[in-house]
Amino acid sequence: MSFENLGLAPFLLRALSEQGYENPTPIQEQAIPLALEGRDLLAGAQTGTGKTAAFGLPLLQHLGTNPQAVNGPRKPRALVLAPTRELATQVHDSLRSYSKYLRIPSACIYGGVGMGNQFDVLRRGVDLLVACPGRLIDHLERRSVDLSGIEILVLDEADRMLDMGFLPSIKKILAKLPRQNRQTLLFSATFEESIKQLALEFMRDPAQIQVTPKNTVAETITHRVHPVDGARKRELLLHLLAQDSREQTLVFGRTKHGCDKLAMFLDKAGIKTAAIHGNKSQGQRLRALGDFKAGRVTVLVATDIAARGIDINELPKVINYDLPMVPEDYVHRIGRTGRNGSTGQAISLVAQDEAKLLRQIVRLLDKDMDIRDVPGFEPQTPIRWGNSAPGKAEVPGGDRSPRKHARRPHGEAPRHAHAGAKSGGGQRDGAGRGASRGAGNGAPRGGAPSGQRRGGGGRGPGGGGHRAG
DNA sequence: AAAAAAT
Repeated sequence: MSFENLGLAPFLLRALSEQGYENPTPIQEQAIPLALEGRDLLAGAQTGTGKTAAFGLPLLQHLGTNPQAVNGPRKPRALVLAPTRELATQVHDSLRSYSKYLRIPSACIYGGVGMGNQFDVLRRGVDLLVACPGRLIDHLERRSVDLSGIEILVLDEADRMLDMGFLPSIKKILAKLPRQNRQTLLFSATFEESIKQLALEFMRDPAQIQVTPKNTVAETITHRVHPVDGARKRELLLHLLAQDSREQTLVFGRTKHGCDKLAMFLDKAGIKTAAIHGNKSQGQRLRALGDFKAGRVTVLVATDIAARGIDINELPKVINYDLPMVPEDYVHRIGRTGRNGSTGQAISLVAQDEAKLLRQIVRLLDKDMDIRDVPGFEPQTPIRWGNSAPGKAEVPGGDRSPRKHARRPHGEAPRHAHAGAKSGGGQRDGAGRGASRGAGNGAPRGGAPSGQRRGGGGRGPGGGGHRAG
């Protein structure tokens, strides 16, 4: 299959081949013909599989081949919304490069920068607008932009755009768009069912495309978990980074302040580090990402601002210093590595208070995780992976007994956790209660040398029926 | 309960 077969126009094919794109990815193969027909799309595909081109190429072809419907001042005809400024910039850049042989005036609209330029560009008129919601609404209220001529709407990272934080803004923008004759394209790597239902309300008979089983991640990414005491995470991170000090690593933290502190610590320890989060100025954000992409710093410490969409060439490793608050964000974070078929490594430092999060992640991924202590950094009290604190009622007999195990031996063989309980599979409650309840909670929490406990013992988080209630 | 997105 080649791009020619998908019905793309010569002016796009030429730009693609010049940029080295030869064969469409599965999501592109499926989405492009449907989008060219004018269908609405609800499209899910793994991170790093070319979603931008999947919506961008049909969008540009539409703009390039259909004459503008209205006379008078030029109004934007296509609108792409993205959840962060960096992603909006990246998408805009990509679309510019695909449309090299077209004359499509465009603008990228987001906050944190002056409005003057944006006023000018909008007044001169654009066909294509890539934007973050906040600043776009600002322009709407100032009447410096008119969205009544939008023919195509794209929500990139659609599930994020429709979550509680963004939804009010999206609704405001939707209210300014024409309802008739509008094509709506939604793309994301993760789609929760409730989000899907919400999306259906402002789409018309969308084709639903799911290229790979939903919420899965690239097979080329390996997942490793290091149990550790929260208080020793910094040291452990430093230890891990020092092992291969030239390797580009994206480190995710939970809070802006935490990321700042961590970046300072690493920098003082001699690791070239930058931090990026929403409290930094747009200039600082730009520089941090630029320095990291260019290799001027080896470590970028980021909040979830960098979790989605950001494309960093050949990034070999992502470390979750803190686990994300929602399991879907794990998928997006580690999707910064292993892009386009390359290999990647995802490492998560997990303290006791994150055990539950890890279990949710394993369940979502339905994937093996290599859980192993780092010699010298074993948690003082082995992690209890069970689904409740000791003494909670819903785990009869499971977790409430006091930990009587000694610490794990150093350098033991890795255990493997697997989400056996994902969807009606074998290890749900009833069946799992007996044997695997004990195993699921028992083994990873650690006491036993796990070499001997492979079978049931190796299940770890998510294994063995943690579906109480 | 955190982050993002307008100022």
